[in-house]
Amino acid sequence: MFFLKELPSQQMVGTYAETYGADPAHITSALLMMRRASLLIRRLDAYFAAHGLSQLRFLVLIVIDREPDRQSLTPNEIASRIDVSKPVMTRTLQSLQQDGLISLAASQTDKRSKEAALTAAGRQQLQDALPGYFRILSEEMARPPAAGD
Amino acid sequence: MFFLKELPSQQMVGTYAETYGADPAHITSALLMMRRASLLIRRLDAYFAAHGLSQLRFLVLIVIDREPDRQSLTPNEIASRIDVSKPVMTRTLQSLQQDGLISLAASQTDKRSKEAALTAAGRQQLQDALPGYFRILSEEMARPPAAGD
DNA sequence: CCCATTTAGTTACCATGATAACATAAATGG
DNA sequence: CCATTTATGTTATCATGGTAACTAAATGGG
Repeated sequence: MFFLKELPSQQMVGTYAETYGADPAHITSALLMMRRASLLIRRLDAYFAAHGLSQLRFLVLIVIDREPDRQSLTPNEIASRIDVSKPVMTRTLQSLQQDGLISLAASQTDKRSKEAALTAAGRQQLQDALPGYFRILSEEMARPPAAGD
Repeated sequence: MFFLKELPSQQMVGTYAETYGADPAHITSALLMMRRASLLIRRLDAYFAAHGLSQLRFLVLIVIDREPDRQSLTPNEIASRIDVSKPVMTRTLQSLQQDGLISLAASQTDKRSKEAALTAAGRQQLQDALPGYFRILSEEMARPPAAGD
């Protein structure tokens, strides 16, 4: 997350950039992008929390759901589609299972592995969360690049 | 942070968006922005870690340093310039003090409050970190919007 | 002036990201 | 074919974000 409420002034960026041979316009747009993305992610986090989810829990559900021709994925396959560490994936899948949103079954073919599938409740939760998710993304990008907020 | 390695296909976004009455172009650009910002923030975090800092520790140093006409700020003033909760500010200032990058003195005028000022080491650390910080921002924005990376 | 409210900072606890080190199973190759 | 290497998932621990509830000091209306 990027937190600075007021971005450095053009003047300050210009001074620094000149000193260090960087492009002030690039720096300003990078800072703007980070601030805008941070605010959007924060808004999404609040939205997901209100739905008993989180960014990562939501993405796990999506990734299982959108897999063509298969009803389940292994933790490793899910982790390879989402850029997250293995222990975080373990923990997240366990919590999704506890909440009844996915099932975790031992793999038939590889005794080390598991198969994660959406439950009816998980599929429902995903359907419930999707409209608001897309609405928030769409709304945020429709707004002007944002000054102070 | 936003983690999906492969963004939803244009087709999938289009289907969802149509269903929910959102603008597919906005959704795609929001997802791209979040992914790009997340990668940039991750790169910055690694850079700061290598300098014994973090995003937040760095921002605290900057905010104190760039304050005109004053050598110190109260924790509350710093928190008001950086969008972070009070307990996190408390913890961060204590760790910066332990590492000798700032000094924390009791306020003369308000016995509840403190005054945080940069030490020579803190000012030096900031100067050391700034060039690479601006270089990373500049480089990242010079690259094309990124496909898979 | 004094009690109620507000404000500053802290403590305790939780959420969610990371790495390192491990057990177990699968794969490989001499 | 068995020994070594590789792969999967887990545990333990840390980092760094949050909220709720607390203490102590400042403020302010009756």
